[in-house]
Amino acid sequence: MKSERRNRLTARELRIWRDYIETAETIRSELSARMQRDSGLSTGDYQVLLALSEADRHRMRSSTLATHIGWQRSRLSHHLGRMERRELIRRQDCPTDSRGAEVVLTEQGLRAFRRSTSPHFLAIRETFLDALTPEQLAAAAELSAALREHQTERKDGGHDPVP
Amino acid sequence: MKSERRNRLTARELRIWRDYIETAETIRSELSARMQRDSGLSTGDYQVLLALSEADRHRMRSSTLATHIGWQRSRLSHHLGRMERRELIRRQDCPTDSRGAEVVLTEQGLRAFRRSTSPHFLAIRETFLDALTPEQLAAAAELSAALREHQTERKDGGHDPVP
DNA sequence: AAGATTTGGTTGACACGTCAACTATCGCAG
DNA sequence: CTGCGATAGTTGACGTGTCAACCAAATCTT
Repeated sequence: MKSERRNRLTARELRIWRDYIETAETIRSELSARMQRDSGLSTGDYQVLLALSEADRHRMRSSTLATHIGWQRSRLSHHLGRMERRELIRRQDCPTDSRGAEVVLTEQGLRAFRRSTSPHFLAIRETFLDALTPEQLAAAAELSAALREHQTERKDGGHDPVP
Repeated sequence: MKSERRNRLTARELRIWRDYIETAETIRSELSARMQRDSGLSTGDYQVLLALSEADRHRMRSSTLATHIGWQRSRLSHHLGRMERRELIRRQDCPTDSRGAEVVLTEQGLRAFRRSTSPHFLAIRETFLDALTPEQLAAAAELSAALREHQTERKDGGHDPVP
C-alpha cells in the first residue's frame, strides 16, 4: 500500500467531479419537487408504492420490502410510519412469523400511485432523457456501469477477507 | 404545446435513468461517509469551510456565502448553527449593516478544513476518477454539460416571461 | 429443553433540507 | 421626515436519513 501522496486533482478533474455530482443532485431535487407538486408523493413514497403495487396481493413483508428497494430497515420503518399516517399503506401482523409485519397497500395508496406514474415518467423524460442525444444516452449507461462496477470491486476486493 | 400522451418510457430508458440517479446517489453517500470518518466533516461543512478559507480575512457575509455556494439562506442559517456549536465558525455582527451577520472561520475550523482536503481528494479519486477511462471522463463532462444546459433552457425559456 | 445467537422491527437522537412565517433594518419615494 | 417595500437573517414545523440501542420472537447448539 503506497503512501499515495500525490492525490492532488487537476482543475479539470475537480470540475468534472463537481459538475457530475451537482448535476445529479439538481436533477434529483427538481424531480422530487415535481413529484411533490403533481401527485403529493415523494420519490421514497413512489419506490415503496411501486414495490407494493407489483407484489402479490399488494402486500409484502417489511424486511423483504427493505431489501427489494435497497433501504435499511430503520429507514423503511420511519418512512412507513409517515406513509401510514397518510393512509397510503397499512401495517398488520404477519401470520407466519409473529415478529414480523406485513405492509399492505391501501386503496388510497394504489390510487395515489396510479395517478403519479404518468407525471413521474414525464418528469424523467423532461429533466433527463430529453436533454440527451442517443449517443449521450449510451454514454450515460456506460458511465454508470463503469462507476458501479468500480464500487463493487472496491467492496469485494476490499480489506477484511472475512474471518 | 402538445398533450404529450405517449410519455411511456422504454425499459432501457428507465434502466439508464435509474442507474444514473442511483449511482450518483451511492457515490454521494459513500463520499459523505468517508468524509465523516476521515475528518468528521460533512460535505456541507466542507463547502462552507472551503468558501471561508478562500475569503478575504476568512470571513464572509452570510447571504454572500449562501449565494456563493448556492444554498438558500435558511439552509445556511441552520447549518451555521450546527457548525457554530462545534466551533468551526463564529457569527458576529456586521459593522456596516446592522441586520447582517459575518461568518468567520475559527482556528479550529481552518485546521479541520486543512486536515480534510487530502482525504477528500483521495476519496474523489478513488470513488469516481479511478473508475473511469479518459474517454469516459470526457463523456461524463459532456453529459453533465448537456444536462445542465437543458436545465437552464427549461428555466429561461419557461413560463412567466417576467412582468 | 436451556441458553446463546440471529433475525425482524421499532425507537430515539441527531444531521440535514425545504417551506413559510417572522423580526428588524435599509433605503427610497413622496 | 414618513411610510413602505425590499433585504438580511432566524426560527419552527416537518420530511427525510443514519446510527445505535432496544425488545421480542425464532433458530441454532449442545
